[in-house]
Amino acid sequence: MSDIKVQLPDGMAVHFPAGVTVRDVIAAWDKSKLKSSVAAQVDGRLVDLSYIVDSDTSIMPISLRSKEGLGILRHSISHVMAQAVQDLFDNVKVTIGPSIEDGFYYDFEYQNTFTPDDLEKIESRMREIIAADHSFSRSSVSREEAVSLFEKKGESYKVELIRDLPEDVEEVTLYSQGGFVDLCRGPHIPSTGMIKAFKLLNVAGAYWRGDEKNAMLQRIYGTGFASEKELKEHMALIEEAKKRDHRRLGKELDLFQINDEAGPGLIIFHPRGALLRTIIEDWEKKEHLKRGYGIVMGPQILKGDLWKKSGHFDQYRENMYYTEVDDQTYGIKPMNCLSHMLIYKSRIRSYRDLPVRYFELGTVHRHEKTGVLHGLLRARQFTQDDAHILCTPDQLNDEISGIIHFINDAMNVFGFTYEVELSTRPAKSIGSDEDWNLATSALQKVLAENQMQYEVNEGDGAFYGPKIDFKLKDALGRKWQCATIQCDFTLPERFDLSYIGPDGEKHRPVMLHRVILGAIERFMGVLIEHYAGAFPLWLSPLQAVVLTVTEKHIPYGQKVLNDLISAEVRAEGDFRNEKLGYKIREGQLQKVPFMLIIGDREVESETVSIRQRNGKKIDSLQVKDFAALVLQMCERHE
RNA sequence: GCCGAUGUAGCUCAGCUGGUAGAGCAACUGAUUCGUAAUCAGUAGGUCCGCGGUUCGAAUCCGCGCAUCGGCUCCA
Repeated sequence: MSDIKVQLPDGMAVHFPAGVTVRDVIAAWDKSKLKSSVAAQVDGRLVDLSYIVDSDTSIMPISLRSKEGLGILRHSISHVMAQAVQDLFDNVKVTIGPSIEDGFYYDFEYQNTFTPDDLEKIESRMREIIAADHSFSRSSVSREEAVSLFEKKGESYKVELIRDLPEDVEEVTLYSQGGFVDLCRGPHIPSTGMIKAFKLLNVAGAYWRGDEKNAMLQRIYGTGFASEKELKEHMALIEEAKKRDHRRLGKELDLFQINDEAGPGLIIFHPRGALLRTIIEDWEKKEHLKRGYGIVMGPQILKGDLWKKSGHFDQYRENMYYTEVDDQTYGIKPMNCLSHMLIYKSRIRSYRDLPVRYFELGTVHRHEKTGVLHGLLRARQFTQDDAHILCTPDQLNDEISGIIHFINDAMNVFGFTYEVELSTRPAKSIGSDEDWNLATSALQKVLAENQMQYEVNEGDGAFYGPKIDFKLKDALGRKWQCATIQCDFTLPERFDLSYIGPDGEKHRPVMLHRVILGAIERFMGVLIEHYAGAFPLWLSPLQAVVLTVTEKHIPYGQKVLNDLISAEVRAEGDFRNEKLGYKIREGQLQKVPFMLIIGDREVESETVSIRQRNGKKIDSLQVKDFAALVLQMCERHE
């Protein structure tokens, strides 16, 4: 038998007889690695440990704790779950069961519904399968064989999957464990016994192949980890996320309500929530003015014909609200661009005038489907920090670059990191291929120039142009879409926008739509969850609360409060007849940055004793010094 | 919009197979005058999401609707 040369991760090249398994190679290299390996990368391709190597190659073991390894583990758990489900229930058809970011799911077709009780039963059956330590074995069969196998089993979804494979695919791979066979590319962990920690989480509906025209399947979500400890940590994270839920904190901190009597998806801001919003909006206005934007304001309703002209009527009709005024149909704006177009058109523009940047805190209404509404994160009325930039094609790069820097600055100020995605032309869209290509490459070019890492989402653009999306990451690592930059070559054309070039001729400007925070409501929701309601001082709608020790300190407390308020510190007083500890507890639960305690000592020395939200004490200060400190910290966005 | 679950006091929740509603916290009143995360006592508070139906009798069973939650699809 001939020898082959295997390149190992540490740079060593070792000879093995051809036909050796990946497992044997890893074992020979480092026994301890084998225990923690779920699969391996052979020439850059993920394969099982049982994979047979018969020519020169490089092998890298995939650890259970790596991202890929965890994905393979979870995918294998989903197979075990599918087996358990089929063992326990009749007339269940399997479909697909991939690993996802935090776990895995498997979609089933099943007449009845899975209950929480069922999940427990499935879990215990899974534990039996794991205890039996069945090995995952891979086999390769022809398409026809696979089709007839799954037809015999009545697994029509699997048959459909195989039939839809590209024509040149002649063989498919199957994985089986303990008598359960699934169509699967693999790889998988060596055997079910390797599963040490998993949990089924919930049941949800999901369309077959993600298309709402298809059958509704039942999806069971679960998660799995290398150890119980990591699973517990993950469950604790889920608990923490629940505590931070902005809907819950919104109520607890008295920020806003969403009321059935008013209507779903409509947010009613209470004084503290409205104050938080005002702080954000004031910051926005200042920042935009600093960057050469003009603040504009458009009407809430515009005539139907204008929405036809813009293309919204064709593309966005089912998301819009309408109203009748003097026998004319008006559209309630779902976007802010129309007025901005009219502002541009209000006079002749020279190339010397460009770029123009119109900024509007534009309140829009969109008829979102009932099932998608979600607190502040998905509402039917929301306010965008929206801007439209009209410029010459030459200026496009600089403008996009400027926006990227703006977004970066904003994310820093609010304490977020972010990821970038580029979305290309969707199926339902307007405009010529040429324009789309031009716009898409412009976005790509600027991203490259700014050395930004990004992912591409094919077909995920807006109907009028490609876009760059910024997904910000909160304290729990969850991602939220907020900022977006969208190219639009269409609207300038539909509105016949022009500018006079150096040549004295009319030219068409190009347009950028962009938002920085996105929707203020959504951004607030993300902020609330990110900070768990404990906003940094500069954002906190309530910065200080004055607490009196006893009744006799109220007059001085009142004076302190008045002084703070006139010094523009956002303060309230708690002069109730309660013990100090009780008031402090409440201030703490309300996450107020500073508590100012007023007792005999403070009245005597004309100071306030300061308790910080983080429990640390700082020295007593005179009111004016405390106020100066607060204003200083706000200035620095602390 | 689709699948599933849920809807009881301001909030969090209990209420077994149908017999007419309860706790803790909050609120209010009184007492207490207190120094860095909960003082004590008392009082009040409910179209049991809405509308129909079954029943001698419905928070409980059935139907329809509304809303919320978890997802899917869609999206800032």
